Amino acid sequence: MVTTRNTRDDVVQAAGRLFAERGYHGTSMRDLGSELGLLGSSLYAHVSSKQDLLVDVVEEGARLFEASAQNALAVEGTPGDRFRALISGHVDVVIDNIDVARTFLNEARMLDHEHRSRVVAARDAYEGAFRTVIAQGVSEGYFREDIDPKTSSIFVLSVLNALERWYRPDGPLDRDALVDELSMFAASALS
Amino acid sequence: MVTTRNTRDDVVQAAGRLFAERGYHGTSMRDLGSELGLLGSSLYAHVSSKQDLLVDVVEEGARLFEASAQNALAVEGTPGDRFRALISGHVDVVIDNIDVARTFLNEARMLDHEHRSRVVAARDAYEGAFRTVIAQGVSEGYFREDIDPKTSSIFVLSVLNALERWYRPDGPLDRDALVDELSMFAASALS
DNA sequence: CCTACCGATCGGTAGG
DNA sequence: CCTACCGATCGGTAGG
Repeated sequence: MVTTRNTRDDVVQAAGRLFAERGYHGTSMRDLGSELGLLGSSLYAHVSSKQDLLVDVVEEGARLFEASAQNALAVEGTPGDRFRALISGHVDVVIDNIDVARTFLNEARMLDHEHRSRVVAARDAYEGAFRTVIAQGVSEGYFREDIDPKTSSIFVLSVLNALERWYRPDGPLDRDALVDELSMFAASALS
Repeated sequence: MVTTRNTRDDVVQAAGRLFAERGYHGTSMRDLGSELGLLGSSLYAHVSSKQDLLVDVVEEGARLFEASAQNALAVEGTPGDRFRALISGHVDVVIDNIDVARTFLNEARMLDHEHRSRVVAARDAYEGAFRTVIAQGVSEGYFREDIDPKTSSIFVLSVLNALERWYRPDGPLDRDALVDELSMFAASALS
């Protein structure tokens, strides 16, 4: 077995793992180094600061969620179809990139003001996709008339974001079952 | 205006505030001291370690949620009444003790193994109250027959726990509106 | 990626 | 609650 040199991507990925598990401030550069089999100081051959790593992980999360939303918004068919696509895409992002998703959701507030603002904007845009689809669903009669898209999008996203907290790859619900259960729950809540 | 000496409770309360805002590892004893107008080292007249403060805040959170659940379970009437009492109690705990709730929900994992186990047990018991009431609702016909109390309790708690992330005292929804919206959403999801 | 560091900050203590 | 510290650890750098 050959031990290969680490790439910048390896470092970012390991950072995501530790940031997700212990938090940004709970992870030292030495922790991260030993996770990769090297010294903390050696990491600076790949990145110029610890904050840089957080930025990289969080912005990857932002990109993944944004891509999922764009994809769902482009789905032709009923608002119900797009709503399910939003949920399905969200589940995929979380279970396929659990560390990135957890860091995005829990550690973005540790970013400096500038970067945090951009993440907040990305988050607002993502929530906007849900609001849009829910509003379409209301006006086309798929959802109840008294549904407020703004409040409802927060509630639906609450259920989806919490996945990060309890999802286990070896749990009783696989991807499809998860999407089914979540779609049923959320759609019922709005119908 | 007289400046009074701080009590242990003042220290624990300020710790909750900073732990909620910056995280446990993002808060230093010197940060906490200056929040109270004293030196970091002076805090050791009130507490014996930083971990102790986290234990105090998190266990207060556990007590508050447990008391709320006990209260809701004792409500006579329909399962729907008890379900609403669970939601109403949860909202009260969160908005009246936002820092404690946030620390309980986000920083408990920073506890040492022993204390964390106790918190996990408290959390399981709290979720159990939701499971029980939902199961009652299913068997008495208040909720759909195909509802799984285990999965549903996680979903409902996801929505409630997320309150910590977006609730603002000066937001458009006051306590009663919040309870109404959340009860409607959750009850619809299960009906 | 390592060696050999740096100044700053950390949680915490002794003694008053 | 302060003064005066302690050893450990932090993020990061220079030079190879």
